[in-house]
Amino acid sequence: MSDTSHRRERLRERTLTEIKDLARAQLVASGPAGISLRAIARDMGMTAAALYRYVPALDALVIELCTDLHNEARIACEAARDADPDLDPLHRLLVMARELRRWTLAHRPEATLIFGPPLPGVEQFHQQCDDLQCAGAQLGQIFVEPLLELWQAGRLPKVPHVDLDRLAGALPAHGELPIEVTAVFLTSWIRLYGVLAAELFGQLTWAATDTEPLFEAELAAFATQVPPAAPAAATLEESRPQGSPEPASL
Amino acid sequence: MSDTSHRRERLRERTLTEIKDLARAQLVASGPAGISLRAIARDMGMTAAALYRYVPALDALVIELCTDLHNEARIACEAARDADPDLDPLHRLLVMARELRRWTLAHRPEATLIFGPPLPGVEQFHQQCDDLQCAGAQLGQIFVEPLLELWQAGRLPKVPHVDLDRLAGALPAHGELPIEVTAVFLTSWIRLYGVLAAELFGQLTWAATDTEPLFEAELAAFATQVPPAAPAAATLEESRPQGSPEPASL
DNA sequence: TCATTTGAGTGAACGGTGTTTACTTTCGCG
DNA sequence: CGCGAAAGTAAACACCGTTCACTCAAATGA
Repeated sequence: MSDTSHRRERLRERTLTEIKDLARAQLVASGPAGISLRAIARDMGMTAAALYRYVPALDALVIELCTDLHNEARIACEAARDADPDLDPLHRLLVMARELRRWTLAHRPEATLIFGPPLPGVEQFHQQCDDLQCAGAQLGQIFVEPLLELWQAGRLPKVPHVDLDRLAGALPAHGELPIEVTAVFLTSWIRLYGVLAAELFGQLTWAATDTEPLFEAELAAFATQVPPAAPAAATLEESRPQGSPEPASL
Repeated sequence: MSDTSHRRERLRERTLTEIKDLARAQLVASGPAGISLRAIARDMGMTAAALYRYVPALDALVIELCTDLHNEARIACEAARDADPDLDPLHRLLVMARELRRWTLAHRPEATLIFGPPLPGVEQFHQQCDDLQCAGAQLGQIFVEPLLELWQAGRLPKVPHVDLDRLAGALPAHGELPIEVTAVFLTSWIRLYGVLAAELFGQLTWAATDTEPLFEAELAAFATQVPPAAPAAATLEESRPQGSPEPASL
């Protein structure tokens, strides 16, 4: 009994992934608005109505696609982070940010879907995201971890301009994080998002054709605000003069 | 002849503005994807086909709407800037940035249209924008002017992390601007855009509910990088000690 | 083994969209 | 007044998401 029902389950799952694969192909080919149930069904040799056995509506399919794309971007960043296991927390952040940019520009339609304005029905997805399990939050979360390490090492950059009291009153549940870490994460994440979104949405085409210098400048601006690793710490780095903190190279 | 033909012209123009007004109403009510020629025609008591006497296609209508919205946002910023004629260039920038945020959050669907990813057919609009006459460039341009004044006063912030040589090679025609001014504008514009877009597109809903502290922090971070007005300059400001430059208040 | 239930898939329909084409009406101008 | 251009209409084409009634095969239980 379970044997045969498992068979059906696998078949069903295979069909569902085929649907999602075709949806993504349409996304890549025609952008977020080009995803069409009828076209998917056509490609599968099926009727559009049959797809409703697998997906409650087009919105839900797009939301699922969003989740998959968030995870894909996160996994790409994690892979880049883990490629060199000897990385400083700061350099892990830099490597991950560069990988996120690479992924974004290599997957423009997909990135438009997850970084752009919520389509009707996708707003619901973003509301779902105050749950930490959500894929969107997880993508942000992997950038929090190195910041937390920097904080533990006393190397967290200062954010003298953020009203920490007011910000603390505007945070959702996950309050286990030190407020300074949250503040640094949010300001840095916004800047990273800004340079990526501006690039992705063509907001700078009238002003600059090559935006990589601006991206790298943003990274460098962050890096120079991170104090170097303490000389007395349990690392192998040689000590540096106290006067000119000269941060680590990029 | 010209009298009556003017009459027809005016009628035609009146109909066209009615079309655009209804398009905007739909934009406000249902978002960018909710703009529909058939619905506009329905509201006007006309057939959809009749609209093609006034607009070549839906895309073109959306593009015109984009231009109008860019101009509206720019005019709002200019009005805020000109409300107090005694403003320092730095404070003009701050006032304009705050007004742009206010306009954005007060007109979310409209802002989504001009700051979000180009819809199919709107890409053409952004390509059109390397022409300086374009409304999008003009919106950016009003932020360039105060920066140019700061530069002339020797108060331009440093952007030590931007590769000026590479950036200079990636700029469109308008090269009459000093490269340092361009670099400061681009980095600041990107940061402003980032905080607005992140807020607008709900990218932070999982992390923070009140994003104004982050916006104000971005403004303060910029302001503190602007040196105070030179004491010897032809202003009425009292001189400041050289050691601690203590920038002007926000 | 046979009957039954479950699930997948179909076909048609409803209401919506942008766009084109041919036709009609209206209205200003000479 | 009559002509011609402009405005508007009706119908059609090709899409879209979604629903409903229906068929058919396969898995299940007695």
